[in-house]
Amino acid sequence: MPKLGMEPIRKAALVKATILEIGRLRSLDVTVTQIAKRAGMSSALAHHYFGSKDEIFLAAMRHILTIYAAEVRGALMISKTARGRLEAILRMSFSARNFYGESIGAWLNFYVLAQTAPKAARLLAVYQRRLNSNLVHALRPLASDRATAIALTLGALIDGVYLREALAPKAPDGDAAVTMILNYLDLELGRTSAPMISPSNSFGAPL
Amino acid sequence: MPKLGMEPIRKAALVKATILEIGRLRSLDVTVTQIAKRAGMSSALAHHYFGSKDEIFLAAMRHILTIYAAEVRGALMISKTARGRLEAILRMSFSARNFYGESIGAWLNFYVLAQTAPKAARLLAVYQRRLNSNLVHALRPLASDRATAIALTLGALIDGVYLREALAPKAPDGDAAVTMILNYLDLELGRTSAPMISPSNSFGAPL
Amino acid sequence: MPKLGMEPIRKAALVKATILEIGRLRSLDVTVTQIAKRAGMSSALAHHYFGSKDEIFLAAMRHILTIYAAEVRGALMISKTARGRLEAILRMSFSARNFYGESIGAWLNFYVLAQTAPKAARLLAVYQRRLNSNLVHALRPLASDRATAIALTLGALIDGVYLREALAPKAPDGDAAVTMILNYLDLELGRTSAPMISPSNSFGAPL
Amino acid sequence: MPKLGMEPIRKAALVKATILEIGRLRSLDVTVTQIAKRAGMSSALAHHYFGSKDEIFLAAMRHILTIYAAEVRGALMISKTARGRLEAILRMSFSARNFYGESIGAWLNFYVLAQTAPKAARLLAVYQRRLNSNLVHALRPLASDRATAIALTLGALIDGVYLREALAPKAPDGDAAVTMILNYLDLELGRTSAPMISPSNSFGAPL
DNA sequence: AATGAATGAGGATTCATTCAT
DNA sequence: GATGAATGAATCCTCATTCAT
Repeated sequence: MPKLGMEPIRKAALVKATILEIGRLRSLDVTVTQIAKRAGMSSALAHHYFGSKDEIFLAAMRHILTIYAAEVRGALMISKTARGRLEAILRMSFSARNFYGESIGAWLNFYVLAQTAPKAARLLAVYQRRLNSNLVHALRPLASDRATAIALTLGALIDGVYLREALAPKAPDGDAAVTMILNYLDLELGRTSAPMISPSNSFGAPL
Repeated sequence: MPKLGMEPIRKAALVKATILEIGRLRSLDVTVTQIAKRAGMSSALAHHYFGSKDEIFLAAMRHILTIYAAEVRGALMISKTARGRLEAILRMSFSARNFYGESIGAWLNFYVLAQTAPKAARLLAVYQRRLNSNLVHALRPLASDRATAIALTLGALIDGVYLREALAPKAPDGDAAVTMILNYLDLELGRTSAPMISPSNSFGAPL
Repeated sequence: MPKLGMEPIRKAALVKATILEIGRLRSLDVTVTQIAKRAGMSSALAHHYFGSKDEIFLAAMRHILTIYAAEVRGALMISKTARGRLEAILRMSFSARNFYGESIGAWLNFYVLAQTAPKAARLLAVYQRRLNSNLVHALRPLASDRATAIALTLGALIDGVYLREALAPKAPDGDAAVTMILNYLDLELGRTSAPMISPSNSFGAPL
Repeated sequence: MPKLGMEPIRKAALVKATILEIGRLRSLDVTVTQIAKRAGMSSALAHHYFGSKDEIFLAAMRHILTIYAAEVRGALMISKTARGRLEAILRMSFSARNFYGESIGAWLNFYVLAQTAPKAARLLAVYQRRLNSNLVHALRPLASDRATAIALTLGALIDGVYLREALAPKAPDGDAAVTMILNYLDLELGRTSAPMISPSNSFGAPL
């Protein structure tokens, strides 16, 4: 009955299950047994493939980041104008991370993980730098001298909006998020911005 | 050593120790024993005074939020102009929460706690609403029709910048944070903003 | 403020509280703190007066047994006929132990205590022997040669009925209990017994 | 050592160990660790199989009651006469419960457990009702109108005698117990009973 | 390849008991 | 006389991890 080439299948199932469980419980307090059960195998097998719980978490985080990066890259290729590229990055930031539905809940918890696990922190840093440079590149033609500063603000804004989406009891609204951030962007670029529709039931308070 | 009136002293020590330990470990995985030891007592005594670990966490969170709210309130009283009030809120958001040094590390973890613990979520919601109304009130005279929308963006920006401060390996720089957000504010209010100095070693990537 | 002669008052309050709490919880898992609180004092004071939890339990048990014995003795003095004395013993067995209301619940638990604590066992044995001799004495004039055997059965019957009363969810019914046992007694003594009224909702199953 | 199909073996070992330990200590204050150690495994494994201490207790109680019921049922099948059936029930009540030797000590403690734990109480009630109906059925042909009343007294007598056996320091004497109860039964049924031999060292005192 | 079996280490919580005031 | 303060020792329970099959 032993099948060949099960390793990638099992690993993928575990990664997916990890994201789902963390998202569902909205906490890193997920047991290996829970993850394995959801992935349809024993916890012993999970250890067999990953060696430790930390490695499972790391793989799950890596997976989320990889997909995110891939989607941003894809969107950038299509967009031809500078502003189109910026919009693409924004849009991906609020859609790509939902590929599993619950992954929005997993994201914040990976941030927490990055606080403690150096490997996770390094992983995060790589992607953060890469995406920052994406923003700067896209901004350069539009606001050469202020590109860095605007990129910084844009990044913070994305994080902040995303954080609120992750914590709000209501269903996430990606479009509203993008509209809000584009409003800021256009302000910086000197365009007249379309009046923003403020979503109801949103907290406007600081973190 | 037993004296009278130790309860408030012990409780305060435990709250302080909780914030310090969460900040130090950058994780909610802090044991009662660790907290109690840092507070200079046995874990049994910690339970005696708080009843459960959850209550200890809650008390610590309540403490941070109370101090934060108090400082904002204080700053608002002094400021006479609308813009001064906005600036005060921003400034407090990046200074008050550091009163213990490590409290910046505890903050994000309390956010995680709020995802799971209803009591913590309620606590957070109260403060978020209160501060959002502060922002809206201050904005009303300056941009009556867009006050709500701007408050929303400001709130997200504060959260985002704070999140990055909490996660960055470098020492937090409150002034730079405030400057960045004021730049956005002045843009919205139609003023010319002073060119912002971009802090080094900052990630500009989305969450 | 220190009052004189508090010792007997405090001790009595603790004994009473112990019986009430054991009866209320229907278990020996009563904490000294619970007992002390119900007795209106600190647990430290309870220890001061009794030295240990075991001693508190013992004192409570001693108290119940003392009252029981006293009531039986009193009833025996009044009754002039042999059968009257037997009936008195029975009646006391189902009324005296209720002096506190909840004491019926404490009784079974003291039996359990007697299984473990030698002092408690000795206490119990003394009273059991004394009361057995009461039964035998009362029976001697009525059934000289079978007095011992009948006393044995009577004792077991009393215990059994009492046990069921203690465990039944319904309110204890002392009269029915006495009637049932008198029925047996009269059978042994050759009298015609009055038809017994069978209480509803009673289990007739063995222990 | 790990083999397949250990679960029933481990569970049985734990149930047996529970009865032995409760019997040995004559108290419900048995730790899971003690039980597990006597069953030859870690306390973690005990929890793995039963989930909680309560479930372990319940399983042990269920086991005793199941065996008891089975033995009574078996004995009833063999007996052809009504009186034979009654005698069988009595005899089983004083032998079946000794299958493990110490189980007699566990029995009383399960009664205490039933005072507090609803599940245990329900368990007990089921068996009590079932056995009461056994008694009534067997009595009907012999004393139709008084069957219920006699069953009640018989039940109480069984409980009482059993309780004394459980508490007495001497070795339990099942034959004497049965003889004593049969004496009552024959009295009720109008037979002449053989003179009973009174066991030495027995308390004839009420509970 | 896969898993049931098994456990050591640790964590929250409780409680009898002691002590200084 | 009285108590708040304080703790060590236990207890139940969980979980990542290992191992034999």
